[in-house]
Amino acid sequence: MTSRLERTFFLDDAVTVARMMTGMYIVINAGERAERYLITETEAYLGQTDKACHASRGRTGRTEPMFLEGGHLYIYFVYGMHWMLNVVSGPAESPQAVLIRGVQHFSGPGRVTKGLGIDGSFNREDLTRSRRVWMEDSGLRPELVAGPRVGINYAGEPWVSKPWRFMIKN
DNA sequence: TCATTGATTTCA
DNA sequence: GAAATCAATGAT
Repeated sequence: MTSRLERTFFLDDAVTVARMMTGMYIVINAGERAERYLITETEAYLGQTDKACHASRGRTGRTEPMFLEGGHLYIYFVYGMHWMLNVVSGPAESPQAVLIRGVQHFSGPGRVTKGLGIDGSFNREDLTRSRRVWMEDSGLRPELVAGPRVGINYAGEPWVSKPWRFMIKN
């Protein structure tokens, strides 16, 4: 029996939450039945000081959800065609988030949202309360591999080489 | 390696 | 207002 992850799970810093989230299930309630997807790849974004994090340039309309309490979703659109799925972590007013880069069956952040049916309407959704999306402990504790983040070369050192990308070994 | 694509941010 | 930017993907 698996159960929904509670608020406390998301209140750690983004790096810790990213590591713990990898290997858990994200559950989408699509109509009548819930679909479970194993999270296989994540990246951590540590607001404020992290130049790769959108919130490092200040609070704007888009990044505002990152300032919510951990456990909320931060969804945004890039490259004119892809939704990105992020889980806010840390306490309120602490802009940190974990980008879900891959789940089982879907690799690549744009394909994850497409495959799960995630779009802008999920922005600010609360994983601990929502009836259409939440997370569950899979019971698995897979071996993880850490590496540098992808697609953020504009951020410059030392941020581009921080090993804040986590994926299940394989 | 390049075109696609449009919301967001930045600059004037 | 207008221009540049962008946590990417898929076709070539």
